Amino acid sequence: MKQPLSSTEENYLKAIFKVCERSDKPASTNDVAILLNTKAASVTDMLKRLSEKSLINYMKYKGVTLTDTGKKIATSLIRKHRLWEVFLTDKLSFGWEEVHEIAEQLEHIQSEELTNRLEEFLDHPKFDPHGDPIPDREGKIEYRQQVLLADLNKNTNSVIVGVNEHGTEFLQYLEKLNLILGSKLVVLDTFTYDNSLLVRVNDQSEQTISAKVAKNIFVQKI
Amino acid sequence: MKQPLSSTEENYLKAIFKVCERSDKPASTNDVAILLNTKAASVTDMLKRLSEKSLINYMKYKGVTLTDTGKKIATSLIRKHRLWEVFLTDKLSFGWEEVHEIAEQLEHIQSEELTNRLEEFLDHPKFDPHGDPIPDREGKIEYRQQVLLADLNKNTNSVIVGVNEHGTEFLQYLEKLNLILGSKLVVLDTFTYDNSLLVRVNDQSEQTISAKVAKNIFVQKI
DNA sequence: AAATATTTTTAGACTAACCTAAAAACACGT
DNA sequence: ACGTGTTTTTAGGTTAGTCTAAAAATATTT
Repeated sequence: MKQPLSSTEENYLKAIFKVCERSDKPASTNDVAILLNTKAASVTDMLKRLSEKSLINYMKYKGVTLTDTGKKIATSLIRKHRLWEVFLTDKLSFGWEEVHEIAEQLEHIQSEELTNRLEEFLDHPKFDPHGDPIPDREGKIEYRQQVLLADLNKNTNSVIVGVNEHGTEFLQYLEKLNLILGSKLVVLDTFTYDNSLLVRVNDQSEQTISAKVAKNIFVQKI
Repeated sequence: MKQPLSSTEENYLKAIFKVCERSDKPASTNDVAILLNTKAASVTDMLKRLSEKSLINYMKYKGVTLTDTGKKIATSLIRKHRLWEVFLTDKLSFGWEEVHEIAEQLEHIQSEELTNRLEEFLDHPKFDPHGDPIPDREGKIEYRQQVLLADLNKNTNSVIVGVNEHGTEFLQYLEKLNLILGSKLVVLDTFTYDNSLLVRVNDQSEQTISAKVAKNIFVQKI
């Protein structure tokens, strides 16, 4: 009865989890469709099947949330994804902009034992290469306290701890700007004209950062 | 035009490769069906599709062989499979009887770059944990010269270099018998009654080995 | 509260991968 | 070379996952 899920089913669970992650509100059919780059009709179809398997709570027109079982599976996928990302960067020296796509495939490998041994091999990392927390074996996620760079007050010392977007282009761009995890940042000035920021990076260079970029960088005050 | 193959298609190519590997004769529909644990009708179905994609040479009732493209893909799969097996045993300390199943999934991960970096990380291994040779980037396989233990002459010194079966039960059993890769073997006597052998292992213990087991162990004379 | 716009679901169709049962092709012993 | 038995293919059906177009439900605007 407990036959493993297809990659597709797993991706739906992950998508629903992501939509619900912070908001607590149920995910709408459209939210899921957009995230999975598919059509609403296909989503409705799948929601029926997942509901049948008691992985989601679904009521027509009312949106969808994960059941405990569904949540367990979703966090396990995220756990695997992030652990593999650490493996790819730390052991195989991939760049942080290259790992997402490969981890997207690796997360579907079925073997609890493999995941746990991988975690051990990597020395129980707490965060992935983008600064996202890695769920533990029970699926618990320790969310770090963090703010968007765009919301940081002037003259507050901070460090980059994460990003809000995982696209290759964005991450490559960040690297070129010397904005990587651990970089020290202080906002020196803000320009209301286009909401760009003047920042000092690592106590050295000063540079301006566009509003769009600032909205995709997480920092922690120090 | 060059969209990636499905796992299923890949598995068919691998199966055809395995059937043809030594014999040179084309693989029959049934051979493939048995190896993939499926029905002949399903195989015929798939053969048509793979032929359409120029991955196999197929003529009704005449059997099937791989085209150069098909061969390239098949060996790449085997390469990935065996490299992952090395990773699992050497880095994550899995037993040789546990790795096949997991590698069966990992071999479908698409990324040339990943495969090559993995190979590097593992220090360019030449053989997998069962003693099978790992194809190089071009798909070339260096077959080692080896004979079945069952065919070894009496009083010839030899070492175990491979196995002819990868099932969990068999490999666990071998380990219990202290018959692992590198074990030194001499056949002291053969019993025509049931074709079992009396062997000395590692210059120490003497034990008998059934014909069935002897047919699944590869040794090299020394 | 009615009219309009948006979202969601249904209906119906497609493809890949499988199956069973029946027909066709082949292989072989006499 | 002829009938018999095996192998292979065809025919037709199933399921998962997708789609488009149309219908139904919900949301918004006036």
